[in-house]
Amino acid sequence: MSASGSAAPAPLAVDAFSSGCPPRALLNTVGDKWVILVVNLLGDGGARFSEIQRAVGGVSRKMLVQTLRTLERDGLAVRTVYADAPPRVTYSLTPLGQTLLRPLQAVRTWCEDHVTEVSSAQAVYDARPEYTGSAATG
Amino acid sequence: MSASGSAAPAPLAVDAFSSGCPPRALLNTVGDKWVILVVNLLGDGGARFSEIQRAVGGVSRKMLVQTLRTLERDGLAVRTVYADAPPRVTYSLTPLGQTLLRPLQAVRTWCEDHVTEVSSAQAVYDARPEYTGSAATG
DNA sequence: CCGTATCCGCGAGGATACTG
DNA sequence: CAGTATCCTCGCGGATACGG
Repeated sequence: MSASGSAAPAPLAVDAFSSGCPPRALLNTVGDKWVILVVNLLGDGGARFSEIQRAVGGVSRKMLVQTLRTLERDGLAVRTVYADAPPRVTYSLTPLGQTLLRPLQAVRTWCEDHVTEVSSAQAVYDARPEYTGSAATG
Repeated sequence: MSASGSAAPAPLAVDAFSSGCPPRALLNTVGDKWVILVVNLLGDGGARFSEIQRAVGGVSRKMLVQTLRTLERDGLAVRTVYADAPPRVTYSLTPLGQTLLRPLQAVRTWCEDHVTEVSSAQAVYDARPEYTGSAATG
């Protein structure tokens, strides 16, 4: 409730998140796991909600709705509702969303292309002795 | 776990391209907000821990350590410790990390390039009436 | 200066039930 | 089929203190 008047020190939360040049919020949205997958999927053309859910696999309805809402709100995807029974809703990329498709495809491709190398590196790292006995000379 | 061929029910492994094929964990790592920022930063050359922390801005020591550990473990960055006082540690991209630089730069560039359009779209969406009164006549 | 360990709040996100 | 609302858990991530 409104504890008015108390000299709450207001711990100077000076919006430290926007300190850097690049848009953090957008970066966070664009880098989101489901966003990358869904945008890549929609790159092949429009798809129904259930189709997307099935294609992505492992995504809950809640998360998919949230992801698609974000994409729609950001002007990256359009939502089309058909007044038909049973209800049919399709999603597709906007021109703006298609400009994002290329970068995200590159990221997805990189992951598929280098997952083996990364796994190997992880195995090597995991096999390391945990005692920090080696210091770089020099 | 190597029960091959057994009549395990295995409710049809969702054959979609996203469920099992693409590396979700790697996608999640690569898409991480701090990872994108740090990799982009290291693309300009090696940097000290404190330099990275200052350059990124708003990242806690804990998160930065965690991010750099992940990059090191995945073979994307190398950590160099100088046995000097005061301690000096530098991080730089590996050749593998440099191959990731291009895609992540593209993502970062896209964000900077389209943040205005996205903000506009958000404003438009935010101004919408919340009652869904428009159904597509399809 | 670099890194670890501990505590803890908060919100992401799954499961479920219900509406249109 | 598509979407919402509710509950509840779990771990992300900040704050702090300490070690090397």
